Amino acid sequence: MDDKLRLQQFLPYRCNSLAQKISLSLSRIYVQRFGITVPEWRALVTLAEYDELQSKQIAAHTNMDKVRVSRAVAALSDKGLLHRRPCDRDSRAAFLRLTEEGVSLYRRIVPEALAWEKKLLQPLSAAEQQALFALLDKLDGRLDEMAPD
Amino acid sequence: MDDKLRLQQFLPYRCNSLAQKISLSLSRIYVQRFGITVPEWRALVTLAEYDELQSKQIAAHTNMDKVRVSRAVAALSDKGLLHRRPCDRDSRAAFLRLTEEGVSLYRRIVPEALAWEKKLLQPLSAAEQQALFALLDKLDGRLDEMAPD
DNA sequence: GCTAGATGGTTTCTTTTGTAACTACAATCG
DNA sequence: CGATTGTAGTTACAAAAGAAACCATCTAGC
Repeated sequence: MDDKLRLQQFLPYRCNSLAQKISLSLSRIYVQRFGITVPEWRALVTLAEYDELQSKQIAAHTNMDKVRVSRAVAALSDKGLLHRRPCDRDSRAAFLRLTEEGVSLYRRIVPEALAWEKKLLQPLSAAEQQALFALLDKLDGRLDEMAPD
Repeated sequence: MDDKLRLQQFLPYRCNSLAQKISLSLSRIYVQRFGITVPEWRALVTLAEYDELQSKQIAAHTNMDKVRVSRAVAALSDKGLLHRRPCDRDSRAAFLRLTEEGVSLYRRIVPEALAWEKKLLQPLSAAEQQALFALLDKLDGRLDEMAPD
């Protein structure tokens, strides 16, 4: 009986599709108006949150692989948005920190990003919003459980 | 107040991240075991559902642009999984339909895909599952409303 | 200390994706 | 009709992403 699959009801498709729409819509803010890519945006936000991190930690926090992080960090550095401080204990690694300009850019983008998110979530009640995040969390956790399979 | 953004609580990031995890996990089924890409999978499923369509319609149903569809269709055709029937009224277009082999592949993949989805949704109650889909729908609709902005 | 293996990070190469231009045809309007 | 405009689908080019190899350094065991 389960032999037919309706794409519109299929969670992987729905999720992917939604994520892509969101990404496209939001990216108009930081890509077009602030000239920054998605990986760069993630690194920026993470550094703003944690102050000083190594690439490795950014990767852990942002769900990006080290190559992506490496490129994003290089780009941010080229733009003068972050600063590398060599690590004494391990000369391969470096501590990364936003520059004044990086912080300033962050301060300009964040309100717009949050306003955009708010607008998107507008039609949902507070309870629905909570439920949404709870469900995303559950699925996320479930995927980690299923990971090896 | 709103001047700090926590990536983990930011819907675009959460959504993207979840979608990617789902995609990666599920793709092991149709990519590795059945040698088919995601766009091909979507076209396959859509053709199975609607029997006979033009590329344009596949694009509309799958949220893919025409280039992606074109490539997916070409690939499926090369693999002998679909058949093109020229359209009389419009010689630019063609009606696409799965071949026997296409249908057979579909029949082999679908149960696995559905089983995988079921396993993913396992920890959610029926009510939660419904709520999840309803929320995704709402957001989807909201994005379309916001589209021009 | 010295070697073997692990780790942080970058580079290189390949595949995938998106954008823009293009071809061929169809439809509309004078 | 004939010219303009729109549309289905492909191709060609450029940007992005992933995989694997790579370099430099660190750690652990001998």
